[in-house]
Amino acid sequence: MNERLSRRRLSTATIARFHTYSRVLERLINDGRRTVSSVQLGQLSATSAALVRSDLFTLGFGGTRGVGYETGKLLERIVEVLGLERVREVVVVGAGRLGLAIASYLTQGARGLKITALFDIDPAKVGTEVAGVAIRSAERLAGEALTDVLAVVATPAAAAQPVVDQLVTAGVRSILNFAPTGLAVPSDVTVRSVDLAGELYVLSFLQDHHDGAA
Amino acid sequence: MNERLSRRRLSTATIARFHTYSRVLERLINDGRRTVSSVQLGQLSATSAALVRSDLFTLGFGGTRGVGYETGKLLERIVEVLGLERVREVVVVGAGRLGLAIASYLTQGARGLKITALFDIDPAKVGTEVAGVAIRSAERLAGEALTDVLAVVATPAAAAQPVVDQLVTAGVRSILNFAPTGLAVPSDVTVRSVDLAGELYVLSFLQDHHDGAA
DNA sequence: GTCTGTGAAGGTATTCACAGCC
DNA sequence: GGCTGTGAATACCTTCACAGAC
Repeated sequence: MNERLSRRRLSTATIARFHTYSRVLERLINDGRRTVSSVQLGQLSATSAALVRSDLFTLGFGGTRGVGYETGKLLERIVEVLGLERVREVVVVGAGRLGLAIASYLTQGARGLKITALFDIDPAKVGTEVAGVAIRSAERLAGEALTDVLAVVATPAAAAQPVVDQLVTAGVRSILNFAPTGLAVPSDVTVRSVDLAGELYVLSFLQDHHDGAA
Repeated sequence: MNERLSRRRLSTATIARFHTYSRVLERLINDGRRTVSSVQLGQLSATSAALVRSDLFTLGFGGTRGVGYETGKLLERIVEVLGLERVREVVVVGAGRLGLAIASYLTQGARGLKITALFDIDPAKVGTEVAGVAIRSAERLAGEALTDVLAVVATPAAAAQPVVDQLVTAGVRSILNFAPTGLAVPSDVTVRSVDLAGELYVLSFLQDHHDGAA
């Protein structure tokens, strides 16, 4: 049915955009909107209309010329393709400020993502509970059975690599890293890194060189 | 002197990498390393050796064949090009968990970035102080003089656009957005968005389709 | 006239490959 | 032998442009 999709693997950039579209669509549907044009969807998603059309085309989802795309059907399709209906377990390593913020952020806002464990090495924290999630000792991390979960690493840079090694041993295949350091992992493990300070340095540089771009 | 650099504008991806290199180099220098090869620097920075060479080539910084790059000199050059020696003021809007986490994260770890203000609409929070930074009311945001500062938006999605409008009025040119929503800004304002949940959804998708890549 | 469908084109980032130097 | 220097090649992502449908 969706040959185009199966033939071509979705790029991470595309996946991220689909997710954005899904949120925009939810809002539109809430507002009672039944259709949306590529121009509108582009504006609300901070991308271009051409890219929206191209994305939906890749998805194999057709709109109606002169009208636009059906919001309800489109959302359904995106949810199906991204697997957003399924609940995914997430563990967070590092119960410092950042780790806790991420954990609470995810427990409230993110449908389909469920924090099931928090790990920390600080004995003072282990055993306490945050937002209904117990903090466990990071000592025995490698011994946990963490297949099929997503792991968030929010430790200091120096601790990140050992933690990641243990996570991999425990069966983790997907890691979101907030520690400002490169991580070595086997080729079947995916790491995405978010560098908070780095983002600001980029902005800082662009501002200095004020980048006349558009 | 550095014709190559001035001729070609650095892309944001390159800037981010340079920043990563700088951190890696600091660590290496601390460890007493005087030279580093592109292969090593690539591993420590989670990129490829070819890309490291290409980056440093773009920078106009030469190494020694058979030996590598001089860590000290290279760091100096990167710091100079990125302007890392200068202190940049940062304001954070939204003193919820995420905003506070970011603020504290930046006050401790990030050299050259200085949080000068926190804003929130919650009257209960306004007036209190966090890590030496007073929380101010977000009501009068548009009236502040925020030229030349970087702004971090860590509000709920619904509040983000109004906040951004006010920041722009206040003179902000560079915004790091954590609210999961697209933002409309004048073309001379730069917005970079970090979507925490979005990153996890991407990982989730990749894991499901376990992406045989590499 | 509005808006999608879709291939072609453009631009950019990254990798290859290998010559040249230490 | 190890490693950089560097253009060529590749892959990827995004935009253009315009024909076709409502």
